Amino acid sequence: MKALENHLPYIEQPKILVATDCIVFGFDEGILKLLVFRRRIDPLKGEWSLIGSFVNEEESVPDAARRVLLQFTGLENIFLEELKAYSDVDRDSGARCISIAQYALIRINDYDREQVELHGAKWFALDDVPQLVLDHNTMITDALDRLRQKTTHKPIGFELLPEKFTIPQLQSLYEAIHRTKLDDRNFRKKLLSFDLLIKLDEKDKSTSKKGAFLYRFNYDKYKKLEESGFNFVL
Amino acid sequence: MKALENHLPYIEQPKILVATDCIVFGFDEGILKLLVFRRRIDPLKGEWSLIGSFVNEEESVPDAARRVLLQFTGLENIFLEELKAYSDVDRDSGARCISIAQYALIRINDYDREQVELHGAKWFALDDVPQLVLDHNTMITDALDRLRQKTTHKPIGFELLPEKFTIPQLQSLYEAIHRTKLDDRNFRKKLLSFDLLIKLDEKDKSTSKKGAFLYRFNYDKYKKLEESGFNFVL
DNA sequence: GATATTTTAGTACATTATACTTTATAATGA
DNA sequence: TCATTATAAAGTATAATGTACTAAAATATC
Repeated sequence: MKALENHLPYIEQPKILVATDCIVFGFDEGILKLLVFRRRIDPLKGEWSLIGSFVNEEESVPDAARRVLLQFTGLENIFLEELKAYSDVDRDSGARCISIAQYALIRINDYDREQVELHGAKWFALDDVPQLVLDHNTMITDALDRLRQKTTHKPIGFELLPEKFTIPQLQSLYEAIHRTKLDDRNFRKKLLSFDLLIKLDEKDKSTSKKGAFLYRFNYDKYKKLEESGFNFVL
Repeated sequence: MKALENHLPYIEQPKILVATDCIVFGFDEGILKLLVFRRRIDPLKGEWSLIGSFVNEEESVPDAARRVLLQFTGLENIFLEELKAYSDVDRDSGARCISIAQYALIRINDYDREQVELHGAKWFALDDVPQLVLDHNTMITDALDRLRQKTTHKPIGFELLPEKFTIPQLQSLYEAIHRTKLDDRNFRKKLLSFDLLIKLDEKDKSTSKKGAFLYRFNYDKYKKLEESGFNFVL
């Protein structure tokens, strides 16, 4: 650590490589999954890595992340939120480079499968994620912690499900994220008590004999409630 | 947004100025305060600004922030946590520059007053913070939101109080942060129910006739409880 | 048509939060 | 000296919420 104050003008300040890496979560058949790909540049070319990019002069960090997500999945308007900056001096053997990690939630059936394969990307179940380059496995651990924290306080889990979903589906998502078994009856009761789900007339019969009613999350109502101080806690 | 993937080697990637700005909270006489200073470099030289610095090649972002805090307050081992990155392309009129903001909590009587004045820094009550350069006022708003969120879920408020503090003091801190009036009796009851405060034999008589008992936060016990899944909620 | 499986409704009890009453302590001033 | 006053601290009663569990409804499959 330097003890002297820095009064140099902008022009004489050190410039650094800035990257962004995306921890992309998906939920498929009751399993939480992550999107990773084979790195295309040296060093560590060909190794598994989070998808990411260097940040260009003319774009913000979230813009860079959205660019990457569009490239790899063909999707726009994805839930995306900053995780944190990774800035250890020796974190990247290629050069001094900081990465501002972002996590994204996508509806796993909406993305463009061809586009994903074209870029050498692949979905891994959370438990099967291989060794990744640099500090990317740490990023995943941190992102998962954040996801757990965030899903209990904000209704963002819906971003991982289809627009129309059943209550058992939502429950299995929460169980996958938090690695717990929840009581069906209490989960349902609490969820419905918010009065934020719109019950549809359709049923989903893909997973059971009886079939479960489909619901839709009432974003408009939630926005209003949130503004007036309402707190979602699941 | 570019639609093409970027396969260029590190050496051809764009480098960017990286700064860190510190939102420094203090608590004094029942009032939440922020440390700001007169900026020393152009553009906007002489304007009020958060304390901060560019990040050097050979230091991490938190290291840069700790360097700045040491310069301005003479303090080490301060509570410091990343807020978020500010990366809008035009956020700084001087150059393309991203800032990774950090918020810090300090015990306002411990810092070196001379050092603060030497650097043209000054404490402002939250409500009296002047117009700051760039997006620094936004950073404060965001940091305050984070502080509110964080203090209800983690026992970090203590970082703003002396080692020995009274329950009414802690309450007034929470009231200042959350801008609410809390019920004395229920606040005390809930707080003590965690059994995380060590009651001392001393009393603080500076604010009342009767005098209130001093307490010390039991960090060791909290660490253990936290590891075994305990959740602090105030 | 009985059986198995899953969804859905409901209920009883324990825990926690909230609103409020009372007592304790000690400086102050008549 | 003794009531007055301000604040701290302990307690209590009720409402709200969470937790554990019983039971019924729906329907594909045997």
